[in-house]
Amino acid sequence: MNRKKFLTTGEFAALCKTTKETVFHYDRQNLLKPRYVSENGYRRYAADQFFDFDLITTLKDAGSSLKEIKEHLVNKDGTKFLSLLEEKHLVIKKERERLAQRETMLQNMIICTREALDFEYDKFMIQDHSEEHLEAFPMDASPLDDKSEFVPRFAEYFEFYRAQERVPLLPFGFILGEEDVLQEQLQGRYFFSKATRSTPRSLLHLKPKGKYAVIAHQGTGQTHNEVFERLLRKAKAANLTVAGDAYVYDMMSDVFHGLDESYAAKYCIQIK
Amino acid sequence: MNRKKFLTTGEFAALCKTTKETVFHYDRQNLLKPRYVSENGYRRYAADQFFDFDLITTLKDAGSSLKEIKEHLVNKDGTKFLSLLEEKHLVIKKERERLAQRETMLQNMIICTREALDFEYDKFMIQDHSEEHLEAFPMDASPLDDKSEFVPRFAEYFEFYRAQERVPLLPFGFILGEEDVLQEQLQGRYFFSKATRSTPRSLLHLKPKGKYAVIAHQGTGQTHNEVFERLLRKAKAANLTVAGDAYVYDMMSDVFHGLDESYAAKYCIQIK
DNA sequence: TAAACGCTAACGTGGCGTTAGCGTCC
DNA sequence: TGGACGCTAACGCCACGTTAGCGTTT
Repeated sequence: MNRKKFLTTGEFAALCKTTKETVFHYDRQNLLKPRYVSENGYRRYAADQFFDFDLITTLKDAGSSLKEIKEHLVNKDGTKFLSLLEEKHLVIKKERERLAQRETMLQNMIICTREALDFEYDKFMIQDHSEEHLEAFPMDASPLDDKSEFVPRFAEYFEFYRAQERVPLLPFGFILGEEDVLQEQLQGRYFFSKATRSTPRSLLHLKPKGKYAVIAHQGTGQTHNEVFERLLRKAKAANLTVAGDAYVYDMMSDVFHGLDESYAAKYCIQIK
Repeated sequence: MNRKKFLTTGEFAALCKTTKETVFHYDRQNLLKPRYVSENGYRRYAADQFFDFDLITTLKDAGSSLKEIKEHLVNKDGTKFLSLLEEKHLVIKKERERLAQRETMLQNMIICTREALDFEYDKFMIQDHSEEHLEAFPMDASPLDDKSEFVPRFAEYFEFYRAQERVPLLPFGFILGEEDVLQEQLQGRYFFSKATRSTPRSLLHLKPKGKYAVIAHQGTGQTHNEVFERLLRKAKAANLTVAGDAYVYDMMSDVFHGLDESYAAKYCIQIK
């Protein structure tokens, strides 16, 4: 004799695994009215209204607003419903793709942050680097420490990515031309970021496998210049000659630099 | 002579590809203050504040609240930043998985809605069905037209899925036992939904390939009973005998049934 | 009688968007 | 001088959550 034909607000909310307040809200918005209201003002829901609630939940999950849902509930039109579904399906697909991008981005940020945290700064090193696939975006040669020159170029670079609904992946930095390095010019030729499967051929740049003179530093434009020169002197002193481009990796400067103009970077010069 | 050292609010917003209001908002919330404020009250942003804005955007994209971001900006702690990233990475991963589920769900809903819209109702048919992988959840035998009995069972079924952070995929319906069908009992033995790769063996049910007597109907519990009996009579009249279970497919009843108690279903009885 | 439940009204949340009304710059 | 831009203050949006204060049921 399970003759509990009608449910109170609390019971109905429990059945629908939601809160009373949500049920109230849907009532106030005329989305889902109780079947009856008793004399004392108590709402009386029928068990089968569970299906209505479930439909609302499904559409809400699909990204519909309550207003949109209400419009559907008023004139239940199968064809309109179908196009609503198709629309939401597209939206969700795009959103999922965006999330996948962000997931990759965060993963790379985590790796780079770990490196930036653990790195031994201001220490001259010779390292063997393996080949690295980079996406290189040409910049008009401009000194890296003049921010008023540099920022607009950077924004342009960013815009290039945003226009394609992409984001530069870490690691990120600059490529210096061999000639500039030989003249001790700390001037960027290219922005670089990590290459992906969808990197166009024209932007693909292979950082060659081989020996690199390496130093990382955290400081102002001034001290960075000094460190770069020190790196060149040290290499020369060790009888090593510049044998290719140089790669300046950003070491999560945004994260670490404070109110001063300090930032962090790693300098890698190809040598032999 | 590109000596535009400082930007107005509008210029800075344009640089950051956002709106002035957002820039104002961040100022009010003490997230990102202009470097200077002129005597006339105009905000003056420096170009390099673009990087601060970008960091805010990145963290916001990762799912941080402005409050959380502010806390980071105040005491720039690399280690805390790293754990923030790791936390957000997990959140995004889960969210993406949820979205992937919803995408599949919507896809199936679209297919089923199309079928429900196009189907020729109340027409007796013999069809060849191919094998179908279903996920079958046992229900205590209960007549499909008694809603006060049926809804709690249905809620329990739903709960089973929710507990695993899953959702039954369409098509959805009921399986009737062969014995019940022979006695013209319209009683469910199992809920079924589309099986997936993660369906546990114990729930997997293979709907056999073969001939089925089929009819679809939209109406009340009363007319559904009549249609089911008609289907059996028609089959008998055509010298066909029941040769297995019957499958009752829900035809997007939630979408189409109005204020009356009408719903839609397709009946498929295995025959030879 | 007390605890558990029901009701309403009103305000809070977050991340801005919008409007109104004013002053400022080119 | 006009129009584009700057500023502030206040309210709107959405999907509820929260709090307060009261009545009802068990």
